[in-house]
Amino acid sequence: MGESVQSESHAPRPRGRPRGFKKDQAVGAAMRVFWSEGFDAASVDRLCRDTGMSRTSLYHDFGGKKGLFLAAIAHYIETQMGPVASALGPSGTLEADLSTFFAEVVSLATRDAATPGCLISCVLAEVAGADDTFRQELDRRFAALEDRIAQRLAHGAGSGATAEERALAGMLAAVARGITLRARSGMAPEDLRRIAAVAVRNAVSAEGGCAKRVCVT
Amino acid sequence: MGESVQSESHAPRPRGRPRGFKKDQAVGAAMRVFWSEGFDAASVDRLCRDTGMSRTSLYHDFGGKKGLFLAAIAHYIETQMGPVASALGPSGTLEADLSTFFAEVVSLATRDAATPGCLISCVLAEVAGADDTFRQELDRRFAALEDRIAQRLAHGAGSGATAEERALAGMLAAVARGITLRARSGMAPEDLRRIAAVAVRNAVSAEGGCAKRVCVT
DNA sequence: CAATATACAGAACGATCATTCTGTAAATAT
DNA sequence: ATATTTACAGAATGATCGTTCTGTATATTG
Repeated sequence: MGESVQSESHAPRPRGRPRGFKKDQAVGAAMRVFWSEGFDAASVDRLCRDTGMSRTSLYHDFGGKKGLFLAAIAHYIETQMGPVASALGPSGTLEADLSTFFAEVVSLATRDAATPGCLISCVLAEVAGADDTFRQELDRRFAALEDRIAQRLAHGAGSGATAEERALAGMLAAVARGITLRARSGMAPEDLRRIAAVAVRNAVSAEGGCAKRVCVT
Repeated sequence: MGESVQSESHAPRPRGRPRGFKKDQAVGAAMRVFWSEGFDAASVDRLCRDTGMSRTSLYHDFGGKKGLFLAAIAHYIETQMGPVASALGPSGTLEADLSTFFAEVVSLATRDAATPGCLISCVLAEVAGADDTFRQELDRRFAALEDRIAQRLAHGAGSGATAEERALAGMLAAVARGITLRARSGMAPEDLRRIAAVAVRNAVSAEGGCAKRVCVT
C-alpha cells in the first residue's frame, strides 16, 4: 500500500522501463474528467487519453475505473478541499474565518467552467445511490467536513464540540453543499456569495448567544 | 403537446390497440429507477421492465431515454415536491411553516431506502455537468424553489420579495439541498431534522429583526 | 553481453448500451 | 368482413463499454 516516498534525495531508479506519466498529474487529470462528466459518462478511453496512461498502467496501478475514481476523490480532498478546510483556521474572528471558508467554497465550485460544482456533492453523491462502497465513501467525506467545522466552532478544541455546535456545523456544511449544487446549475459567484453571507451572519449571531431567542418574541 | 385530459366521463376509446400500461404509473416507475441508479446507470432494458412499456412505446411516447428522464423529473416535481412546496403555506407562523417545510424535505429524502436523497439535487445535478440541456433544467428547478420560499418570506406577496428576503430564501434552499445530499449518504432522519432545526431557528431570528447584529458585539 | 523487470501501444474480448426494425396482436371504423 | 390504426414482443444493429491479452520498447542488474 505505502507509496515509496522519495525521502532520499537521489532515489534509485526502479528496475524496469520508467513511467511515461507522473502519477499525481495523471490522477489530477482523472479528477477533472470525473468532475466534469460524472462517473459513468467518463469512459476509460477518455481517461487514458487525458491522463496519458496506458490501459495496462491504469489497471495495474489503480485496479480499474472504480479504483481510479477513488484515487481521484482522495486527490480532490487533498488538493481542492485543503484550502477550504484550512480557511477555517482558527485564524481570526468566527465571522472572518467563516467568510473566507465560504469564499473558498464558492471559488472552488466556480473557478473552472468545465468543472462546475463539487466532485463529492455532485458526482460521488449520484453513484452513492446504488453502490454501497460509494455511499460509505460519501458518508465519510461529508462527516469529515462537518467535524472540521465543529472543531472551528469549538474554537480549536477537536472533539470538545457541544451538541449545539455540532448541529450548527451540520447546518453550515449543508449550506456549503447547497452552494456547490447551485454552482453546478450555473449560478454566478456573486449570487453564491450572497447566499454564503446570509449563512455567516446567521451563524455568528447564533454563536454570539443573541439568537437564543431572548430578544425575539 | 396538450394531453387529452379525460374531462368528459366517457372519453371515447382511441383508435388502435389500447396501451398495456398507464402513462402516469410508467413515468412514476421510471422516476424511481433514475432516482435510485442515476441517469447513465439506468438502462433502457431496466426502464422497460420496471415501467411495463415496450421499447417501441418508450421511443414513440417519450422520444428516448433523455425524454423519459425529463418526464420523470416533471413527475417528480408534481408528485414529490408538491407537498414540500405547499408546506410553505403561508398557513401559520414563519417558524411553523418552515418547520413543516423541512420536515417534508427530510421525509422525501429518507422515506424510501431505495431512493435516498433528491432526484434533482443528486441525479440531475451530476449530468448537468456536461449536458447543457440538463444544466438549464437544473437551473430552472432550483430557481423555482427559491422563488417559492421567497414568496413565503414576503408573506404571500409573489414578486414583492425584497433582496434580503430573496437572499435568505437562497440560503434556506441551499440548506434543503444540503440535507438531501446528506440523506443520500445515509444520515438518519433525526440527525437531518437537527440540521433543519438550526436553519429554521436562525432564519426566523433573522426575519424577526433581532439578528441585525444589534445585540451582538 | 544476456537476463530480468516494468511500461508501452494497440488488438481482442464479451458484454451491454441506446436505438431501430419486423412481424403480429388487438382495438375501432366503414 | 375488411381496412385502418395503434401497441406489442423481440430480433437486429452498430457503437461503445470495461477489461484482458499480446507483442514490443526501454530501463536496470549481473
